[in-house]
Amino acid sequence: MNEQTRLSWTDVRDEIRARILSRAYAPGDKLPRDEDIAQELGCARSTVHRAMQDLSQIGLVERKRKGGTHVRADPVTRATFDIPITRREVEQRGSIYSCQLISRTVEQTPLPIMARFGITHPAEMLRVKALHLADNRPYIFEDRWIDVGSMPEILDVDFSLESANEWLVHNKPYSRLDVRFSAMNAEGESARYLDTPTGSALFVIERTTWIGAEPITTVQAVAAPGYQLVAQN
Amino acid sequence: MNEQTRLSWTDVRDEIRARILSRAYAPGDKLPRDEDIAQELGCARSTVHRAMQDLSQIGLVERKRKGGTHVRADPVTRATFDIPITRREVEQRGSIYSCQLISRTVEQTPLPIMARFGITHPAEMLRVKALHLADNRPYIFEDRWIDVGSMPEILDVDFSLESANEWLVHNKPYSRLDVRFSAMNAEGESARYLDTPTGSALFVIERTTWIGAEPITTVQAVAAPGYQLVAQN
DNA sequence: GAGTGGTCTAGACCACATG
DNA sequence: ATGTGGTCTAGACCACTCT
Repeated sequence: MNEQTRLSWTDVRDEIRARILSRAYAPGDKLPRDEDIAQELGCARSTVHRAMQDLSQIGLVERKRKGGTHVRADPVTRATFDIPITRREVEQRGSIYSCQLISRTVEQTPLPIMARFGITHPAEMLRVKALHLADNRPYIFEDRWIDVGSMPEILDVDFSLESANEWLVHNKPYSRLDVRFSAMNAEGESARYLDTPTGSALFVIERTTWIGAEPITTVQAVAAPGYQLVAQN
Repeated sequence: MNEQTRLSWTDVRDEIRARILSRAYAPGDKLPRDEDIAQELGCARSTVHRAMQDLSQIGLVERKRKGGTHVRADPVTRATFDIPITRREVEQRGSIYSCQLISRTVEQTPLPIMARFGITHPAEMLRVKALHLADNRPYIFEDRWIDVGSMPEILDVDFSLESANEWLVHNKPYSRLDVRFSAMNAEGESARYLDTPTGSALFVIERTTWIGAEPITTVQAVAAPGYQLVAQN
């Protein structure tokens, strides 16, 4: 007559989710207190808590300290994307990776770049343009700004050996990140380097990183036509 | 001489992250066992576990059951995006939302749609095209397929009152989700309805949902030029 | 086989938000 | 002031995976 095994938090999560899917708990409804659910299902409160943590993460429920747990009335679609180093991305597709350094200059940051970093005074930064290739065909064109002040050693790195992308990822972890996706028409450099007609629709990833409040790097990566980003899960 | 307060898991997380940032734990390194870290910092193992859960989620470390915890050698950029109901998205920008039903037909699923759902036999589905507007200007054009078999009641819904987007979100939670982003050139319908020249670069969100293995809906949402998606955090 | 992270429990206290 | 989720502890056992 006893339960065969103890309940795991995934069991609890699945049960609660099932109730939400079946509208036993309808959108906007308040769920019972964790403790009551625990008692009903026969597990510890922390197990329910762990389950709720997951459902809350996914965006299915909303929890507040005294307000209790509610089924979200306007659920959002929440998706997580992993953006690997370009080398890995190419290699995992089974292609040969290579990279061309296009230019390497030191410039004062123009206004749009200052805006990305959220700084109010211009700074001298290293600007590196590079083209990533898969099987010798253009894959991603990147235009990157790197703060020199916080890492003077960057000036000695030979980016023809290791791309700026890789060097930074291996040598400069960040503590804050901003990522944006958009679309743009190929023109000028992007069209030329990606070897695509002017006007092609290109997928753009813009990434900016900081350590604390200190700028590290910002990059606009423009992918060749056909690029698609798929969510994990 | 005593600690003022107990360590919280965020303190532990910040401490570990600081060590990684300072390369005290370098990329690829193996970290001490949770229990050793707990002892060193003077907290319970589960507190360290909670901290590690967070770092692992972010993608800074990788944990394996007997292998221990390692600093990721090839860190990935992990970003989470919330895609709200279009109505909310528009309203949160401070604009007036409206929606036009363009067409509503029942069709056999063609191959590309079957592929999205992962089904091998065609099914009859409801196909709904609609245009979302912000301040009476085109915002998102969506082309949606809805499985009729699992929700015949959908046939009675008046989509001129409530968009298919909203009806589904409010009435049909899902258990599995696939999201992809890409870019495409405006052409034909997308150009016409979004009131943009043929060839404009448009941002495309493709979303497919299931309950278990059962298809619910798939939608291709094409955003007007200038659309940008920003990560949470 | 053995080592390490993953989970569960029971109990205590804290912190936040609401009435 | 009070209720509810959030966290911490200590200890036990489980499950994966490497050797």
